Amino acid sequence: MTLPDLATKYDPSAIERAVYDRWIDAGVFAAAVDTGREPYVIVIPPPNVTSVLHMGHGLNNTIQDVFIRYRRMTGREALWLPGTDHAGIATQNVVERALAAEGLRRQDLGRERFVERVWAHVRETGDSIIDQLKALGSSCDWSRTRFTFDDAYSTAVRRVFVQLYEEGLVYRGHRVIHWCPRCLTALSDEEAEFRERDDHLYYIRYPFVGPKDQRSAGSANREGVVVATTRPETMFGDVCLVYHPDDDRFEGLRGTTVAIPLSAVPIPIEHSTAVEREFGTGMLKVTPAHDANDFDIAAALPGEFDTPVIMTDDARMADEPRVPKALRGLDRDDARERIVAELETVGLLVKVEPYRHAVRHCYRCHTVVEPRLSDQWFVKMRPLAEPALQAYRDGKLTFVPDRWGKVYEHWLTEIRDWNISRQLWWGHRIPAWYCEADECDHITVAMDEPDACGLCGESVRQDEDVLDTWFSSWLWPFATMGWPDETPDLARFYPGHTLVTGPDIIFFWVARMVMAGYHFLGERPFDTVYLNGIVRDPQHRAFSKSLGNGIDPLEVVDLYGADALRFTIVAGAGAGTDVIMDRGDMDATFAAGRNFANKLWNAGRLILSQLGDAPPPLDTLDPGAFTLADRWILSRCQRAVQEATLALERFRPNDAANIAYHFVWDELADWYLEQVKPRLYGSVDGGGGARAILVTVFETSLRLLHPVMPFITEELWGHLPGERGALLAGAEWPRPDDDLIDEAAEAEFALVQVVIGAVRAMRAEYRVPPSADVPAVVTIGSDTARRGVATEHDTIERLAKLSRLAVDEPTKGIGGHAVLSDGSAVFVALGDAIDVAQECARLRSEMERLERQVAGVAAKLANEQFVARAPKDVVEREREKESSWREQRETLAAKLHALGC
RNA sequence: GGGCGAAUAGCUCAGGGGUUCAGAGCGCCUGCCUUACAAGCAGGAAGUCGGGGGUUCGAAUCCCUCUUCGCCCACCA
Repeated sequence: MTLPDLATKYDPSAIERAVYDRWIDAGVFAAAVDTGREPYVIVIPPPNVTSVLHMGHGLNNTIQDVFIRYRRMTGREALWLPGTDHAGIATQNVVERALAAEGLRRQDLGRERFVERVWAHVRETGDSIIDQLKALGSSCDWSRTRFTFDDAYSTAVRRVFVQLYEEGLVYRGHRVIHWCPRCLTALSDEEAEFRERDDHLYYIRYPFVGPKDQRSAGSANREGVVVATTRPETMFGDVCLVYHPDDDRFEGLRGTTVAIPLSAVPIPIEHSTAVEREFGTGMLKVTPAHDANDFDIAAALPGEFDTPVIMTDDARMADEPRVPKALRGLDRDDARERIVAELETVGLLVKVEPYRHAVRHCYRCHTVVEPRLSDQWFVKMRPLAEPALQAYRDGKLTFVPDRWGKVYEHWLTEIRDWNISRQLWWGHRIPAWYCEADECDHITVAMDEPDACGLCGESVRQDEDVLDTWFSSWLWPFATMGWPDETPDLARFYPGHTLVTGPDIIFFWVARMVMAGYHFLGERPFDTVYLNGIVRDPQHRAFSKSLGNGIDPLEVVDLYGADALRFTIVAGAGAGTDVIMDRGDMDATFAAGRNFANKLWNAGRLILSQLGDAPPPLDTLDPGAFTLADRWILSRCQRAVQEATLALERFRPNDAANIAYHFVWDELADWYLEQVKPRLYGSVDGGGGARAILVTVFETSLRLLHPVMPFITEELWGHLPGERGALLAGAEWPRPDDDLIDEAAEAEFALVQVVIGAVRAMRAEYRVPPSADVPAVVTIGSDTARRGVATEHDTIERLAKLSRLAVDEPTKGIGGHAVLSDGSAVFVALGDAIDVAQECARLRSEMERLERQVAGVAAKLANEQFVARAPKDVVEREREKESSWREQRETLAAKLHALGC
């Protein structure tokens, strides 16, 4: 039998595409609605439709694929539902940048043409992310690919908006929201990220106006009161100053009037318990239109309050009477600079302190967010949050690792209403229509455009805004299955099972999907949330375009193969732990995966070359004819099956990968294959049994590795002899069975491994040429010894027998020893290849040293005072030393004896 | 301000309510192109498990504390 026609080096690029096509042609990824199998469902976190695959996708999707392939093999009707997200703000930004390169703004095109343009872009790029997922080996059911902007999906979005509106859970609110002056849209709390920033705290004097007798109180300066602020440019929007009612420093100042510096607008001083007395001067300026807290403070004041907006939507000083003429039109940063300079000039700037604080930034463009008073649509979250919270507390929803559950719980407990309207053009247009009649403020919310105002019959115009992208994403687990229609898919595949995603979108997406699932279908969308980590560079920085530290997963696929990438990712990533990859040393980063693929490939070549036509099935052979090594490898294989299965059930794909790796490499390749070679090559009997066992064990290995390394395992599977029929991707996962464990064989073989290890160590130590067969004496425990040949291949069985043989006369030779797990020692003496006299001398001097040590410690322990007074652990340690050294002395003595010194 | 996570061999990481636990991969050293694989084989060196304290017969592992990194949440402007 010759080696099959397989390259000596595994070349992934030669097979991956063909293998993937075989899966697609066979339809193994397609989930059926009409089988009796229990479903297992994962919905993909839909990547942005315009995105290019990055390593985060690689990590996330590989793990999903491992889970879905495993379940598919265990006989579940596995559905991995793929798709993409229209990603409102992100996609709009991409297209706007492209326009900018042409010197255009979206306003130049107008809404309709702009949206057309985005659609064109989406059509152009939409498939590329899908193709890239395929290159990773993702076993999605592509026939069910969805897009969050599909017509059917849009219907679901509108339906949800309308229903929530009718339930009073969607409402229109007038309040201070986060506004991105670059994207020109409102953002939700989650989209406005805190970032540390070095700023200044400006102490500004607001001079008194009015009768002089009001101008004294506490520590307030007669010239006015001093306020500390980080945002002097907002002061023209101030409506009052407030201090804490219990703050005696300002006693009596309430009701006094001060002037806003530079504009001389008079504002009153009021009380508010919201003031933190220790901060700044204890006096706070209240700018209700440009600070959410100030809005609340003002709202709590008696009477009506003004809410002057003094900035434009792109954060310039507004053309408003309150704003000094010279400042109007200035950008907020320039305005700040000018204002501070002016204040200095007029003597109202008391001092400036450096100040580091967290400022909200747009999560898309990282511009500092401007708090801004405006009208927006909100979702009332509290009622939605309750079932989602309860599900976690009742254990119906589990997080892996569990700590993220606490994060989820905390957010839901503190949840605030969700601003869902965005001032964008790309997205689901809000299905709300306003009456155009002046005196009518009726709002019609409906699935379809109404002909006229539902109240007065006048014509209507639709809300200009679109919905937050996440307002469509949160419906993903069921809108993708046809909801609100009662489709077969929905009936069969909802609720789903596992969600695999990053912890960064627990709030954005995970929690909201749970809320939507319970609210609209009365069921959780999944039972387990597996959080993968983040891919980082060796400095532990997240991969980013600007740092240029990222690794393109497709480049890795090209260089090392998808399986090598997948193995590296899976083996290197426990749940919630980050994966470190080094752009600067790709070889080192992916070596383990690449090397292992090659090892598996070559083990496959050897095995396949020996199988011939299908060997007889294992159960037709006489187990009595199995050798120790046979029984051992069968048992170890079953051990690997059990452990890998358990690991996958516990959502520990990294453990499963490593278990299979070590079984294949350390046990199957390093020991069993070496051991059976003489049988295979005919120098020893038993080749038939060996082949039957090889095929069984190898086939099982391929199954175990398939979820992690689908391409190479599928390819090798295809070369197995006999009619194995279907693809490995659709084959059965090995069944764990305790009865297949042979503990006696494992123990005995472990002994053999130790003995052989000792022989090899000595051969290396004494430079015995690999080609030389050297007579050896093996001594186990106090038993001894028999002549054997301490070389490879046929040694195992022989040594196994030796280990049970009776004493024979010691032979001259050189040796070493090893300690077995049961504590007994093994001596191995090699034959005449070495200078015995020299070795004897070395051993004797070692013996002398040991004698001295034993005598020393024995004397110490004979000292009663030491034993009585010294700390117990010290005494114990001395005792341990003594017995250890005595043991070593025994060992050495036996060795000397064996050598005949 | 609150919370979470991490610190183990040169690098990246497993382990973790007590025996078998000081491990893996990569790197390094020595010897081998042995007819599956040099992306390999055999052998080997290397860590007082971040510091300190505590509980215990016994702690990398449990408790306290400190230090250093990272992350999340948060209405002291």
